[in-house]
Amino acid sequence: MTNDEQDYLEHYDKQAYDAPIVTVDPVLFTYHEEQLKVLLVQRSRPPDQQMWGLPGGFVDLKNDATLEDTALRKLREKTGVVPPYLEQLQTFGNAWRDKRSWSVTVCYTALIAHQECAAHIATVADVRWVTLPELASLPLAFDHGTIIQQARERLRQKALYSIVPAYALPEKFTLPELQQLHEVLLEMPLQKKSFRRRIEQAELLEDTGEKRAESSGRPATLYRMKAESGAYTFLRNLSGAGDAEA
Amino acid sequence: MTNDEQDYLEHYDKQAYDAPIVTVDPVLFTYHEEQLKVLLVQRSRPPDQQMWGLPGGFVDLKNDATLEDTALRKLREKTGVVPPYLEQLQTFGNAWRDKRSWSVTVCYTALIAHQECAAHIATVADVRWVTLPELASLPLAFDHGTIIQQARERLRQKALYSIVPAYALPEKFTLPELQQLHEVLLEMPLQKKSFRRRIEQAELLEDTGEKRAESSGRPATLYRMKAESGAYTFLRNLSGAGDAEA
DNA sequence: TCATAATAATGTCTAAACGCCACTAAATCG
DNA sequence: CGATTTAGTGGCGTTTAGACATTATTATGA
Repeated sequence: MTNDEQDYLEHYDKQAYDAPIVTVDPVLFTYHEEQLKVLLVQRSRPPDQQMWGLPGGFVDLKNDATLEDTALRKLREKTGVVPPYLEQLQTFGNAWRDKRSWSVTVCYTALIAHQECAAHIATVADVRWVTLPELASLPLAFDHGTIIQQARERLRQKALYSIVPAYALPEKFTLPELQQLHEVLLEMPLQKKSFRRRIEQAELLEDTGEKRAESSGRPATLYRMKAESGAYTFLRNLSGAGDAEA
Repeated sequence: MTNDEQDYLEHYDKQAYDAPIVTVDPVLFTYHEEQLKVLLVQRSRPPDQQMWGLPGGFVDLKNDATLEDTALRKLREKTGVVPPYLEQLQTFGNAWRDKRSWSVTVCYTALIAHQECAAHIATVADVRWVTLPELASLPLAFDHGTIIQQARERLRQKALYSIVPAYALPEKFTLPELQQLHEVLLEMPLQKKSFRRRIEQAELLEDTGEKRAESSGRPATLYRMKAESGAYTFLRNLSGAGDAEA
């Protein structure tokens, strides 16, 4: 097809334009038992039947208004709830990643507290939390291994300069808990004082006034995210992103 | 449609799955006459005929192996050359951004030296460099105004901690030139010493041994990017689906 | 020819940020 | 009640970044 023909089809004849298939694949992380875990689904149908993949799927043109809607819908289907953090990761698209066709997948990183969806996940056999070392020994569908690695790396970067990983914890959490999570993400120990200084300067957490008692030792202060930095701030921003004519 | 039906179609009946249209839109920046400029194309066909838009287009399933191929092909069509820097920006997709259909566009940020494509662009009437203030008074197609703003903001962030903007300069450039570009991007003056310290520590530039004489004053040393940080390092990464730069 | 202007590049002082370790605080356990 | 355990703070030395003065190298022109 020449460029001129292509141009023509682009604008006048959508049916004749052979489009790639489009999916949305969220990478949902949580933190549980001192480990980072990712949500995988065992595929019930080809391609890559029986293999494990991300809890994604096709955009539903009727019911999804945005790509984020697709991501949240798919996550709700698999976990029963909607995560407090969702951010676009990267889009992967090429001729070979899906046997069926040229394929594009818009990927998201999502975070949730383990307890939030533990009950729902326990009821289904084909959805499970997988630790990252386990990934190597699981058969992974498509290029989902690469996608998970990218998401993992991006989350690691965020652990360096933000407190985004806190969305993988329950609503109320302690600073030692958060620091431990960051240490798992960064794969190195952090200085308690430096970590707390950084959190304090960010001014994104508020003291709940409550304390959490461990089995022994001084109880730790419970914090929560401040409202401005809280859940779905990002969606309010994104909903304005579609305004066409200025 | 129920989820099971949708699942079925996802895997067995691609024809029946009503897919969004998929485009790739590169935002190509350059630096010329002390201003940041973006490449726009006047649309010759509906929708948004006559309005100005990004130099993007549909994925060509036959000839493009990857999304980057589509981006580079479109840029080559409009500028005659291929830019030394290309990085995925973000994907925009929703039901209303294109009148024709639910639409997904995978956007890229690209940088090039002005001189590289000045000759080619001078030969065509429907392609031009636009300064950012001019954007407000131009009729922009789709949500391309929003996309350009996002790209501009991302480039601003990169000016803070990287020397990626240098790809908007000629192969050989001086540090005062690069600093001036960063000052335009950040919209604030920078300390000469601090700027140079940062560049030096990054160890991404090499001295060409040459000097550039201005009309008067001490001539400045000409630098170029080192090979490792040079053109198309990112493409080698991307073929394995990688992230550019740390 | 030689001071002057202009631009590039470096030296250096200061303040803020960060790593590090020791110390204090508040709880449980025996 | 003293030992242990975990949370949180004090304080010091090093590193990093900003601010600005100083030196370096060229063209210009009386």
